[in-house]
Amino acid sequence: MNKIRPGSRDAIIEAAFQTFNARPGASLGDVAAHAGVGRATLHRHFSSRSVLMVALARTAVDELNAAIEMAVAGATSHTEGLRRALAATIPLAERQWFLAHEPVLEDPAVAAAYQADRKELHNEIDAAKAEGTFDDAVPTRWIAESYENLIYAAWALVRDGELTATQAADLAWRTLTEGLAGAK
Amino acid sequence: MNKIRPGSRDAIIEAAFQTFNARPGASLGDVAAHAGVGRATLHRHFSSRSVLMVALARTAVDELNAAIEMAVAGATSHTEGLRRALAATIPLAERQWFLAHEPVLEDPAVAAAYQADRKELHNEIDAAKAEGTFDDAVPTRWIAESYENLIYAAWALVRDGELTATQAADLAWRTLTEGLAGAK
DNA sequence: TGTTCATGATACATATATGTCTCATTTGAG
DNA sequence: CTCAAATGAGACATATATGTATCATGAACA
Repeated sequence: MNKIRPGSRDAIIEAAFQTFNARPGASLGDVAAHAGVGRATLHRHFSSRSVLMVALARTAVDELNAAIEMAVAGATSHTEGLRRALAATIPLAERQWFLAHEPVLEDPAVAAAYQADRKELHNEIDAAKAEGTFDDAVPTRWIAESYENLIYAAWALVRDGELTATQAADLAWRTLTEGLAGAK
Repeated sequence: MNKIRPGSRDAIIEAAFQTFNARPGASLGDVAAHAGVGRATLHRHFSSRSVLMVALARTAVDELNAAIEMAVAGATSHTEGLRRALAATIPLAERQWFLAHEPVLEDPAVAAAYQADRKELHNEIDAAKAEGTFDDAVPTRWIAESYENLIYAAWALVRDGELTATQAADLAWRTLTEGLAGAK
């Protein structure tokens, strides 16, 4: 065996996330250049553009699942689990955004994993409802959609350096559960 | 003068919004076909792809401004104005999404109009803070980002037929101001 | 009815992205 | 040091999108 640059594949995936998030229509040449790799090498790792896209999607799903699993590990309630999962997702929001808005979801395996995650979120929200965290009268789907979109909001402020990840997570959770009303 | 199809331009813009929202990398041929128009005719109205993109952006900005202006007309407070603007924006969210995520914002005029709208939103939020609607301690930028992202959430549920526009607007406003906490 | 003009279809040249291939170079293993 | 393997550079054919130009058609208008 002789692998000269075992990190090439990871470097390409990393560069692809950054490049495609900045410009979804970017060429593979742009990605390769950003990864500091020849275009031919990119094709050696990912035979076609769509193969690369699916790899990105799988990476995003796997990273999210791993991050959430680790974050939720010691949670004492479904509510606390949701809160920790929200905080853990914020740094990964850019890749989740990529996953949600790229037509990669036509890939069966990716679509299945994505739907499974959404289903799991709905289950946790229902469990949190039972714990009294959310109003039973509010549709679970709305809570889930708010949850996800507030994560994007949080990520935007963290990205722009206006808030720390912790501050953003706290604000997002407060918004979701208590809202932003004034004291008066 | 002799204009056989005065609606061509509007039809193209409409088709472009739909086509690009479904697939941002779609070709002008796709757009023309979706508009029921020849590709040559599309180029007669919009000389290049970027010209079309800027036209879409301007359309989105103008539509949003018009809708908000009309909705806010009789508002008795900044808070009520924000609430009405939120409801009025939900049906236009798809186009706002297009505007926010397409690199069209490099166009100076579009970027200026976009920034002006954001600035105006911040001003209204500050005014609503003064009315006691929002906690002064919460960054205005966070409220604005939550406001916009909850609009996307509302639009998603309306699009999927799970809520009416009114229901979605009410839920988004409640989430923003009071949160989704249960009664217990 | 005849004229005008937007239209659709089509051809065309150009540019760019893609995927394959070759080859000299470099890197790491033995 | 020697050798095998991966790499970068580049050539190459192909596909697709783009923008322009041409032309016959048909609808509106006088």
